[in-house]
Amino acid sequence: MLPTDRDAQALDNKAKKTRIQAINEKKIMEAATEVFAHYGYRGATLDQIASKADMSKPNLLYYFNSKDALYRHVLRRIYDIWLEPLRGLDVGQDPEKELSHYIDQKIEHSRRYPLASKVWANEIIGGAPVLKPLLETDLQATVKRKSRVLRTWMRQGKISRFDAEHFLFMIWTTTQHYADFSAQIACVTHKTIEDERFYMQVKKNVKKILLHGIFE
Amino acid sequence: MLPTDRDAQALDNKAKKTRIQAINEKKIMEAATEVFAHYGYRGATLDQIASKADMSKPNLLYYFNSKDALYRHVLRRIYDIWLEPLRGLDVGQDPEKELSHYIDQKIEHSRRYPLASKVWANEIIGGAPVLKPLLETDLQATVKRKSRVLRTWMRQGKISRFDAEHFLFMIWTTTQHYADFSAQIACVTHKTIEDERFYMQVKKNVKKILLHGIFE
DNA sequence: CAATTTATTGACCAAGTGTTCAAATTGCAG
DNA sequence: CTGCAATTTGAACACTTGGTCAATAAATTG
Repeated sequence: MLPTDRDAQALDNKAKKTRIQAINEKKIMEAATEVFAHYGYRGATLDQIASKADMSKPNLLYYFNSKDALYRHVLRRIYDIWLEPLRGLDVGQDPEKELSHYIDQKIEHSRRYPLASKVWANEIIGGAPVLKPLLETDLQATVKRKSRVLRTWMRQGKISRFDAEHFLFMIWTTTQHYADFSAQIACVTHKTIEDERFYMQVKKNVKKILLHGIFE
Repeated sequence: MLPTDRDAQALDNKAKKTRIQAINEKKIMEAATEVFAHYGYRGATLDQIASKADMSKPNLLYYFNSKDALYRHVLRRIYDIWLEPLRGLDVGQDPEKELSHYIDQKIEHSRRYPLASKVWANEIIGGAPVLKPLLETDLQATVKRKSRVLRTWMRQGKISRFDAEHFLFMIWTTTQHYADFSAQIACVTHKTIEDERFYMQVKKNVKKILLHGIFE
């Protein structure tokens, strides 16, 4: 089998995978996510990733042909995870219900995939060199579509008037904050989002403030 | 003069500095901030910093004895900048006025020191290995003090009841977001916070939503 | 001006970097 | 079991990394 075939196989999972392939690719992706989250693309090393995935560096490169290729795979996966909650947002009955649900989902994602959130943050802070093409097309289009949902609610007098895109940005940061800045939060509060009680508190407060502000 | 003396001189600026020292240390700090912002500590290289500061690597190391020392200097500087707006927050006449002012200042800081904000973000995402001692003492104490201010307003019935710390976190992220995630925002909106019109829009929307929510 | 301190650099080093490759080992279908 | 494909690895690679150092050049000072 030619290397290009293996490549394509790794890219789209339509192609059949060996049992070992599936296992090792998963191990590598997890290890890579961890290291990329902590150190960013440039700061991450294949040695560290290979070590965390419990295999030799050449073996890692047998599954992903280069550091860059591995990073792109990780980012691809993360992009889908990241965007998933937003896709569900739509004009329903009650804007409060819809938005509450969206915020809840985003916070849950921060809790469930904190490393993914950090990889994303690192990529964006570094200027989004890899993600940019996707953000400029797919994300931009999605944001436009979802902004229209918010403006519909405004026209119906269900919510007050503000800039829809800024509101979406604010939802993203406030929710991802609990993953990306967990170290800072831990320093100040000695709590993590993993803590059940704290998790509930976050959900309650973020929704309260984003939806109703502090002057009720 | 012993090297330890030069060290101390670089650390606290009480000691007199040569004209050249002042110029070069500033050049280095600026270059370092830029590179650390983009790549994080591990991803940054002294070669790149030296090149950006327009000097040789050994010459850079003449002013800062190690990459670590340089990084700590940069972070020190940034910490002071970062905390400055919060220090001013206090029980005044009007909570809306006080908080509006604080938010405005934070957004202005994001605009004026976007690289500093990114260095901070990278440090925190990476687990705050250097900043942690400072966050656990100084920042935690400050947050506690400022939370008391918010609770005073609650007791006076001037604002509704919520968790003060979470509200502070939300102010931090929403404002810093426009610096840290500028690449993402640019992809979606094709605008920067540097743009005057966009800057005003950010201030207006962030304050509107954080203070009054979207249901007015 | 000389003398002394401060500033600058080229050459160098050991360790670490991503990547290659041929050879060895393992897994598996017939 | 046999043979072929999939997997694994040690050794090696060219290059980059943070850091040292002795020598040199430039400022400063008396």
